[in-house]
Amino acid sequence: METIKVSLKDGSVREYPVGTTIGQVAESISRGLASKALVGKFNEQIKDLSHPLMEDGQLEILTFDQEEGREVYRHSSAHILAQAVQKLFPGTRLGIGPAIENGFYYDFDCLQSFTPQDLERIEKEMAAIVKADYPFVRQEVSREEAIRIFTERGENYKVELINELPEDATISLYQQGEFLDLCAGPHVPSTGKIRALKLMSLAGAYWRGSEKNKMLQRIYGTSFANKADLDQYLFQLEEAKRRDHRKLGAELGLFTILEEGPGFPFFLPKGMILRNQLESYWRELHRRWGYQEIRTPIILRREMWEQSGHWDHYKENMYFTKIDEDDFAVKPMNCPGAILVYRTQLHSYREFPLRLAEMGLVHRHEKSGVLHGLMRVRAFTQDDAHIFCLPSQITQEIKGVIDLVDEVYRLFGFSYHVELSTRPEKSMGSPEAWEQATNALRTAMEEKGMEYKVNEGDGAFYGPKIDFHLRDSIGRTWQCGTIQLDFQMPEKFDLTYIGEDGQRHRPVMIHRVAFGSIERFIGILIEHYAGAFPTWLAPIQARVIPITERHHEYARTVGTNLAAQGFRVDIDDRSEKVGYKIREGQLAKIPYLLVVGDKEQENSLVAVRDRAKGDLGAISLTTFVAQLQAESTWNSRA
RNA sequence: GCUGAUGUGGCUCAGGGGUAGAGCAGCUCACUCGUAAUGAGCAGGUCGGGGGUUCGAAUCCCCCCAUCAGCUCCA
Repeated sequence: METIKVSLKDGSVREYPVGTTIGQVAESISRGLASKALVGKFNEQIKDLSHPLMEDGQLEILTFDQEEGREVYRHSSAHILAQAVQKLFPGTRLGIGPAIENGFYYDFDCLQSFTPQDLERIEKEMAAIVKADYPFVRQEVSREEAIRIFTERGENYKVELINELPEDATISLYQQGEFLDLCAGPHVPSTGKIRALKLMSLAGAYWRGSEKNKMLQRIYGTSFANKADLDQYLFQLEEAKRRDHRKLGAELGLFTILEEGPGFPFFLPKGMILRNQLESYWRELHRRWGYQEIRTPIILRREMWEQSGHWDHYKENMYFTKIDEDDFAVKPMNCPGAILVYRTQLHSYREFPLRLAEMGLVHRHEKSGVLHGLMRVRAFTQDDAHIFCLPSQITQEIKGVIDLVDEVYRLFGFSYHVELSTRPEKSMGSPEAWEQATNALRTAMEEKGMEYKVNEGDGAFYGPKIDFHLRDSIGRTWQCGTIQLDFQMPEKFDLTYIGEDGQRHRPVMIHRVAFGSIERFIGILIEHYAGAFPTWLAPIQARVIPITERHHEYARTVGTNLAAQGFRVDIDDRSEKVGYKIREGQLAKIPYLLVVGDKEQENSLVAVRDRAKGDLGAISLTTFVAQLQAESTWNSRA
């Protein structure tokens, strides 16, 4: 009998008869592996366990522990979902049903709209399908055959997909029980492999993601290798909900968004303290990195927006107003203002790089459905800066901005990744200029040895950009910092500087933000810290809690003393029990609660309760002050 | 903007054609207390807005508005 050599992940090589399936190989390795096996990766291609091996090669058996295994597992879960839906709602047509980061979804075109109760019914039906343990059977068919099958079944979306498959594509179908789907595969061997399933939510989704197409109903679900992992995942979702900045923002009195101003947040006193602390840090940072601060108007003449190109490229996102008989626009970006500042003087190359920073309040018209707490608003403050420099200084300046942004994210303990966005369809300027600008950004990143992802066509209309996406403590990513290189605006506004040769030349302009939007950044910080801000940011740093009325005077002495040294402190002198005040202080996430009673009063002590560590016992007020002092500045990274 | 859901005191929620309810928070009083909720009393709502049906609408119908979950888009 002919044999083939299969090398396994551990480096061993085994011989098998030609035609041995991946599943049989798994079987021969170990019982345990065979039962966990979902699919195999043979010579870099992921295949069903039933796939027969016909040649020598490298094989890895994939289980739920590998990302690729998980994907297959959840993709199979999506098929089970589709089977259940078609059984309960005959005539429902299928869209697509892929695995996604934490689960899967399937899009359906169904006359009636699904309700949450339907989800429960579907879930039950899915359990029955799992119990029936239908095998996933693969078959390959010709294009004509595939079209005939799906046309017969009225699956117009599938027919559309088939028609768009490349000429040489293998068209495969997968069947489990009575359910048949167009699918490249692979799949787990049978429906019984899926151990823990849950349908999560219901949403509308356009066919193929385009607003122009029909909206289908999307059912999201997730599946795990066992019930415990599923429960753990559901717990994590609860945790994310607990950290929701909209909820915490209200509870902690940081900000509010009212019906009277959709997308226009109100900052409350405690939120303003946080915000002002961030701004102080920002000012110190920018002073240190050689920036000068400016502030430009919120409303400027229409003509200027025409000149900047915003009128042509950004009008649908802008707000307009009239002053007397003239048209004005509310700024959606700060760059034109910075340019006007630049033009108020004649500039020499000796001043370069000229770094003008601005906490600029911009307004953008966002579609109603996209608003989301502080994360997506219609008015926000960009921690903007515009750097005017010589072409020869570009790389150096961009590297400087990269370092500055890195410093900011490190302070808060964020990890991040960067993406490079290139020329969009709707853009200004010549392809050569774009090429040059894009290369400048590439060079800076490469010289810094940074890894980056490229987003073709995702740049701003005036130039390519580097985006910083930071990862918060629960794993969500947010776009915050961006660096954009711009050869267009200096051209449009005819910006010049006097060079070494005494002639006028065109400067290069770099736009950049580090926080991105202060509002969004605050939202991210709230979720990142779950509202328990480090001492330097905390709206109230310490609260004095007198035990009875006879300790009020000493409590006031302590409070006044701390306040006089610049700390944010208050006193809870209500006639409540200590336990009650402690509870409220903990819920307000105040870093330190200072309980004062007879003992403390007699010896100038405070009994410190740390937000996280609990009761630390009594220490002298001076010792406490030293500790608080150390944590009250951003340098401490507390 | 699109699809679906939701909207009842500051907050969390019950009620579902016949005089608006609870808990927490608030206020007052008593208690003066040692590390996550002391007790009693009081006050607080044109039930998101506007139309309609009805003898009567928080409740049924229509139109708006806002919020939530997605889609699309973005800092």
